Parts: sequence; C-alpha cells; structure tokens
Amino acid sequence: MATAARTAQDGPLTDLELGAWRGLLRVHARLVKALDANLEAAHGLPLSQYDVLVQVAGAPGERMRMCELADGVLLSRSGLTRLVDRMAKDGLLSRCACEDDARGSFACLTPAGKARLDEARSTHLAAVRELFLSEFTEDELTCLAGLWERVLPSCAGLDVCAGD
Amino acid sequence: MATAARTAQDGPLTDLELGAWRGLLRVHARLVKALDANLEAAHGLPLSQYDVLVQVAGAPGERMRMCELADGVLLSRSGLTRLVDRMAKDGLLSRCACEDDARGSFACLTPAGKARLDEARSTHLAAVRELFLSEFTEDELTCLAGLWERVLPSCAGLDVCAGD
DNA sequence: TTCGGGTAGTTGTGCTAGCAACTATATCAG
DNA sequence: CTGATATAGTTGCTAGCACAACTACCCGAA
Repeated sequence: MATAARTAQDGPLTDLELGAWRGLLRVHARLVKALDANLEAAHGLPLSQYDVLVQVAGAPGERMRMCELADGVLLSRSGLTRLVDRMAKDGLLSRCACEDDARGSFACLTPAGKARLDEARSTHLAAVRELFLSEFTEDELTCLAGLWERVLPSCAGLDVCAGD
Repeated sequence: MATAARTAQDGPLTDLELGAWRGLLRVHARLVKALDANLEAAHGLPLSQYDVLVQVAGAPGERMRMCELADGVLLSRSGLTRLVDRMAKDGLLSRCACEDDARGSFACLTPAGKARLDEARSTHLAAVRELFLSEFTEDELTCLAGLWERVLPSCAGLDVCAGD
C-alpha cells in the first residue's frame, strides 16, 4: 500500500478525511440500528413508523399529504404508500380524501396513533440524547448543526426540513 | 403543539439538538444515495460492492475473512455471504479456503476486482470530496473526526476501524 | 478420546424499499 | 371545450438485507 497523506484534491484520503467521512457512516449505522431496536423493544414501533407519526403529529390538522410525508421521512412514494398502509391496518393512521385535489390523499393521525406516539416519544428522545446528543457540548452541537446546514445543499436538491 | 426550548433532559428537543440530530440523518441519506448513484452510473458498481473492494484491497494479502469483512462493511453475515457471491459471479472476488481454520473462508481480490477498484476509486473519492469534505475547513474536519471518535463507543459495542 | 460449547459461514424465509408502469386528476394552451 | 402535459398516488415486480436455523469445524475439559 503506497499511501501517504496528501493535501486534498487527489490520491487517497488523508487520515483526517477518512476519520470525518467514515465516522459519519459508522455512527449513523450504529445509531439507527440501536434506536430502532430500542423503540421496537419498548413500544413495538419501528423507527420508520415513529418518524411518520412525528411528522404527521406536527403537521397542521394532524394530517399530511402523502408526497410531503414521503419527503419528510426520506422515503420513495411507493415505499410510503405501503408504510402508511401498514400503519393504517394497525390503526395508527387513517387515510382521508383531499377535498381540494381529488388525486391526493391525506394520512391522518388517529387517536391510537397519537397515543402511541406519546408513549414512544420520551423513550426515543431519551435514547437520542443518551446515545448521541449527550456526548457533545452546546458549542459542539452548534458546530454540528451549522455543518449540516452547510453540506445539505451540496448533496442533492430535493429537500426541506420539518420540525419535531 | 405546546413546544418550547428546554435545557436538555426532558421534553422535546431544542432547535439546536434537532438540527444536530436530523442533520445527521438527512446528510447521510442524501450523501449515500448520491454517491451510490454516481458510482453505479460511472462504473456499474454499487456502493456496497465498492466498500467490499476497498476493504479487501487494504487487507494483507488482498484477502479477508468473511466475518471481518462483514464487520468492516457494516453488514450481517448472511448479507455479506450473498454480496460476496454476487461479486464472485462477476469475477471481482474469489473465495478461498482458509488453511488454518477449515470453517473459515477468505474473500480474495481478483485482478478484475483490483482493476475495477482502481477505476472506481478516483471517481468515488472525488465525489466524497466534492459533496462532503470540501465543505469543511481543516479545523472542522478535525472537530468532526473527534466527535465521531467520541460518540462511537456510546452507540453499541462491536466495531473496529479499517484503513482506506 | 470424546463430549460440550463456541465460532464461521450458508441457506430458508420474510420484510422493506425502490423503480417502472399505470390510473386518475389537475392544469394550461389554444 | 379539447387535447397535451404534469402531478398524486398505487401496484407489479425485483433486489437486498436481517433473523433464525442449520452444518461444519475448532477447542478445552475430563
């Protein structure tokens, strides 16, 4: 292996670059796996469904159009259709027609879905804090958040952010 | 929605926490998707296969035990078995018996695999730099790498790091 | 030597996600 | 109003992954 630290344009990644890049991949993989397992164990709720509940609960009228929801939870439309189907079958969501646009439909939070979210939220937030946020100082969090803001547009061009 | 910024132990996430956490999720999702599409378009190589090639090429003898490889590429053992199968069918890897341990087997880099990696590496590294690394100063990279180091053990307990 | 427990890897199975094709509706041009 | 194009959502199909069960083997103890 003929490797040596170059500046930053050609050749292999420097150790620093490697650390910053691979760290992201590893931390993400582990966090998501741990959080999903945690949520599933405590409330029988996959992380993907929790995400949907959070998004819908935060939307006006506690309902959201399918396409917005798909963007919000980083899923394809077909993937979302089926995810919402599963959740509707479990009573966490219901589907409602859209009055303004007959093509569209809403995913609406049911009381059961709301209750489930209320149960799960504190579990999940506690886990996020414990596994991730608690490791950082306030300054570091600020730094991180700023970095994400900066990189996001660089990646691709489809997104918006949503609240908790 | 009765939400207000709390300190950091209870209640909903502060905007700062939210930004740091969701940013990670979004940036990761977009980067991986973009990098995979890029690599696939340029060299017909999925990111998962590229990862395997990098790991194996960096290992002594250009071969690796299946279980180490599985850890290295963040995949389950069964997932890795099938991924290596596919790559072997494409001629990128070959499977070799392990002399010391008859249970084990090696995934060995073939000349074709090496060639493919050589083609793809610069494409991929350029993309990683363009989409991610280039957005940061050296100091920020140092900060990031340090943060990952710190969080990693907090998540779960299985990993080691590997070089490029 | 032989038995028991642990480890490496593969295979059966099921789930989740994406892509492409399709339907139905909206919207805009003329 | 009519036809062309775009958008929302669903469905058919397939790929990739994880879990659990299984086989084969290693290693330590008696």
